[in-house]
Amino acid sequence: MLYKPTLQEVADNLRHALAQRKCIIILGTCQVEYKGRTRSSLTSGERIVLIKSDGAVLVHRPTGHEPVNWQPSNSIFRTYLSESYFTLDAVRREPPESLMIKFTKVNALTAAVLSDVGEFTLHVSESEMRQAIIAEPTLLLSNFKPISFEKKVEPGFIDVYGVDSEGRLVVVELKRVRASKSAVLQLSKYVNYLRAMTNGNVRGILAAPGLLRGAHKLLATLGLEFVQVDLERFARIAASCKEMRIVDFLN
Amino acid sequence: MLYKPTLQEVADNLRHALAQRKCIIILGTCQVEYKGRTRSSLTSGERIVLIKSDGAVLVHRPTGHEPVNWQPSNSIFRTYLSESYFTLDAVRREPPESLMIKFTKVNALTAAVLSDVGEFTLHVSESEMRQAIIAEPTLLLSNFKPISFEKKVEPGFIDVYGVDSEGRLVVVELKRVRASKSAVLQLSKYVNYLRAMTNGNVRGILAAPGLLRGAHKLLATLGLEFVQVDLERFARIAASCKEMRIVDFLN
DNA sequence: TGCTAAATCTCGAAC
DNA sequence: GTTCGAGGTTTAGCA
Repeated sequence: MLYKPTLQEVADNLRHALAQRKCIIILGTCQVEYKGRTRSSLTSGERIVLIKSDGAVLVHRPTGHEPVNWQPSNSIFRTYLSESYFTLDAVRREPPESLMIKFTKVNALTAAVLSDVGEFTLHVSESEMRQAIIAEPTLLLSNFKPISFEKKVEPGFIDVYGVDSEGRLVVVELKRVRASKSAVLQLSKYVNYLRAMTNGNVRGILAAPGLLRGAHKLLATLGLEFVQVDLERFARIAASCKEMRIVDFLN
Repeated sequence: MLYKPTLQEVADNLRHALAQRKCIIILGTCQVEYKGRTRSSLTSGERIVLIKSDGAVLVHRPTGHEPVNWQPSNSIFRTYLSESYFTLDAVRREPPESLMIKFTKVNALTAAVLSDVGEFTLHVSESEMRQAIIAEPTLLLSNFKPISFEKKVEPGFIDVYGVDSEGRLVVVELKRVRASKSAVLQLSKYVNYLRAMTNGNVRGILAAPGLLRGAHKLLATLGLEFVQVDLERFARIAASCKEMRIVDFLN
């Protein structure tokens, strides 16, 4: 941890830290040039630069949630020290792109090896929703019989496809978050396609934890249905699926 | 800048820094829970937490370019100190979501006001490509006459639409990066749509700095054309457009 | 405010 | 390696 180091000290310490694949945090004044998939330039200002142990680089301005410039993991570094600049060049081969950060002043430089073996879990994914429906089709409709999942048809992939208690075809669009009008239109495409293919009655069901503004009306207009899903329940059932290795059954 | 502060020191300094809307960097051991659009949990590990002056929060693990958890700008903070935890809760109202970070140990805490008035420019955007074509239609074809831009038709928006030297309709799909097969298919949709509407000959042109694998063959199969664009030249012409305020003409 | 399309999207899985 | 779809996508531009 260095406070207001000289550029020479920055060069020495940063090169050493990069060689050791440490995580590095630099708070300083820099300008940035990116060339590759497109091009960008950022004139001088104070920023936070993060270099991770896998070679990812992030340049953050004082506001905004996204980095203004970055380079993905596995970048290769080159450094240059001149009278008034310390330059870090992070290069990627495929696609060919380079991120050059020129520091004129560094307020703080921190380098550390982080130990992080924590486990990250996202509680309900769309595939977990499908798993839950496979395990318990009545989550959607009583007497629902699924036929296939992720079925490819001309307009795209139908999330779930089956028949109801009266033998009518059912097309289901799953959303793990509140569904927008675009989800309704997507469902509508599949339903129209299957109606044309089969010349028969086809039910379209949008299954989601809720609807966004306008989606309800659009569903009604298009003669489609909404089934509200309980994410907690889906999560519990999906979890028990994993225990029972129903995933294996899918392969 | 504090090195290995106690949780009490973290609480005092962080609360003060938050009140002053400083940028804050915390290197420490924490666990994270997110609840909102979905839910996630991250068990204990060493991470870098960034809190920006606009209330954005980022939790970064030692690898990977993306934050494992985050909260966008304008989050509201609450802090709690207990015997063994310092907890930061970043809450957003719409959509309702909360990010709870529980620190058990802090290795370093840095807080600073960053001065960043630098200007960021991305050198060629898709709208700049359109502007360049308005100014210089021959960039695409000799004697090309544009009719409209961003024209809404049933399958979507046509980037550029006009007639060639022989009066044939021309549909143009612009890509500022190398075009994939999906770009070809998008163009194909527009061309088919216009062919059906007009019962006439319609040319489809994909204008991009290059093609990704498979796109060339697909273009040939579908009877579409490729025009390679020189991004440098587009950038220069778009820049001169801005000077001439051709933007005003578009409104 | 709400919707649509682009993004240096990123990331993961299937092919 | 490529392609395709999801994402707590985010973000910017308009109606």
